Amino acid sequence: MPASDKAGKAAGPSKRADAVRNQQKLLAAAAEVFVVSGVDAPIREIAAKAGVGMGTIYRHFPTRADLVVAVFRHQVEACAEAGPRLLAETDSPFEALWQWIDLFVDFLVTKHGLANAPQPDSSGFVALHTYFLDRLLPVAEQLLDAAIEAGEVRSGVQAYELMRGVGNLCIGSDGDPRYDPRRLVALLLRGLQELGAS
Amino acid sequence: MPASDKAGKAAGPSKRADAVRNQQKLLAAAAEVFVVSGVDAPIREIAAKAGVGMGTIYRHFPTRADLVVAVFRHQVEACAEAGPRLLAETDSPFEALWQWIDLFVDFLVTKHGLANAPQPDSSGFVALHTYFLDRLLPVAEQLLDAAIEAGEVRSGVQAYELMRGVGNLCIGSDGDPRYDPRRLVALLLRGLQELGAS
DNA sequence: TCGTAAGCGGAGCAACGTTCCGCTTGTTTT
DNA sequence: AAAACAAGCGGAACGTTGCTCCGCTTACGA
Repeated sequence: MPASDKAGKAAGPSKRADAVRNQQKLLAAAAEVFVVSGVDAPIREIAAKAGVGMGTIYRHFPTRADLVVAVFRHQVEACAEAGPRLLAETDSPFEALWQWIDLFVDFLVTKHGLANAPQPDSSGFVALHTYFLDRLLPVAEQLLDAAIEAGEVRSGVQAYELMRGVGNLCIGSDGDPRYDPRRLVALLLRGLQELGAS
Repeated sequence: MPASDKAGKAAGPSKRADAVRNQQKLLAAAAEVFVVSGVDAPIREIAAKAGVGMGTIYRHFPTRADLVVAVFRHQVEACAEAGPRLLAETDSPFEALWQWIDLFVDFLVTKHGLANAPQPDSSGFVALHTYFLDRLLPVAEQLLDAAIEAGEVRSGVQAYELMRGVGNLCIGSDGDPRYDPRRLVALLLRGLQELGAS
């Protein structure tokens, strides 16, 4: 292909076309495999599905978390952007916080659902959580602070703690009708709520 | 009587003395190794520490969970027995439930502390939780039902769900001063509490 | 067209879980 | 006491995994 038409690519040091292509293939294959085998699927399986060698996968995504993060980046971004919007649209900051956490739970449940196929396990999981937390933490802080300021929520709990708590509650959430993380998250939020007198 | 004079052992089909000895050595070694390397320590390491072969460890404890359960059985038992006692000693069933869950959290934090050394999480973990849950569930049900009956707790949450929730909240609880599972558990319980009017 | 190096593939290594079977060693029987 | 039995033992061996490493391929600028 005679090509120097870099098209819309960013002003990077011109990556090779096949490298970009492989990265795409990898992401697509990973997303597919994750659904079937969970995020702990063997690296080989993903590489095979993408039709590339194992060296390639490790070059593009040095750790498993890197790959998973890349696959889920869109959803995380959407959730992060929903925060300020909900705060603006809703009268009660606590209500906004509640709705936003619902979104967050939706995302977590989906993600965990993918991971829990065979074993409800979770090896590279927490590292993963940690990353998403870093991205979403500022949003959570904004919402929580607003709710505290409005006197709707008792202080004493940090946004970080709340996020990790919600994240943990969503672990192992599928395949067991007796365990509905949403109910527990609701309890948590109710406990967080400041009721009239202090 | 076929060797029933063997100490206080139950009426088993007379196990061989060396087998019993090995089981003890295994338990001791496992407890020791768990502290250093977490519950995911290589089987080989435990076998080596105990001075036995790998076949032995698999014969006594077919799955990793079996081994871990054996190691922690005492603590679980103590926790289970504390339930009815607290209920009898305390006036408010909700207060008894709260105290008992504190005990449960103590246990979980300890256990997780052992497991979180290298990777904050790991594989055979949930199965483990499940076992402990099975043992402690009846106790939790007793406490929760009493609290509901006394009108101190809103119904709608099952004991199973509560236990799993608390268990999940305790994951990854050490090494991070920003995350204190007790605070979140407190929130959860507050949310569970029925406040005056229904 | 041609040279260069970025990129690729997968063989190879180490570590792990798990199985299997011949030998050891308590225990029972005579 | 000695012999016979089988419960129990050890660890070699196998399959699977994560990860590295290096010779070959090929895209791309000149």
